Amino acid sequence: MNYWLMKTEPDVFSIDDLKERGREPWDGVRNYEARNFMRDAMRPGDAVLFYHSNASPSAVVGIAEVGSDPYPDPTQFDESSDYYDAKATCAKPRWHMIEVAYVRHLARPVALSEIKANASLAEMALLKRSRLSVCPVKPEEFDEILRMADEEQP
DNA sequence: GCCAACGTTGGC
DNA sequence: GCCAACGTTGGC
Repeated sequence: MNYWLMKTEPDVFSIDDLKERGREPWDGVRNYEARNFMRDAMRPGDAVLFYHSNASPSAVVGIAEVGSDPYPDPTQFDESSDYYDAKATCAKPRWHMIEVAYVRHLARPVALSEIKANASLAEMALLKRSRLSVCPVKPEEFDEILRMADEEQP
C-alpha cells in the first residue's frame, strides 16, 4: 500500500465536504506529474493525507483513501467544462483521475508551519515540490503526521 | 495583494 | 530546440 498527500482549497472543497459526500471523484487535475501518480501508482485502499491549501492555516486536516481504480477524467471530453481538453480523445485520453473516500478527521489540524519545523519531515514532497497537488508520502512521514495530530498543539 | 516557483505556450 | 512571455499555485 502506498501513501499520498492531496491538496484542496477548503473554500472550494473541504474535508467537511468530503465527509458529507463520503466519496468524491477527483477530476480536473491538469498537471502531468500529479496525473502520473493517479494513473500509474494510486490504487484503491492507498492512504491519503487530506491537506487544506490557501487556508488559515494551511494544514493536514484528515485522512482519506483512494476509493477507485484510475479512469479517464470525463471532464476532458466535455466542451462545457473548464477542464475540457480538445486534444484528448476517448481512444487516447490524456487525463486520468481516481476517487477519494473519506476516512476520518485528524484529532486536530497539523499546520504547514509545524511540518516545516519538524526535522524528520524535512524531506516531505509537500515541502520539496511546491504547487504539486498530489504528492507521495513516505510511510514514516505519514505516521509522524498522525502522531503530531494526537499530540497537543505546540 | 504580493511574489516565488515553475509549468506551458508559441515565436523563431 | 531554445527561451521569453505568460499563467497558475499557494505561502505569506
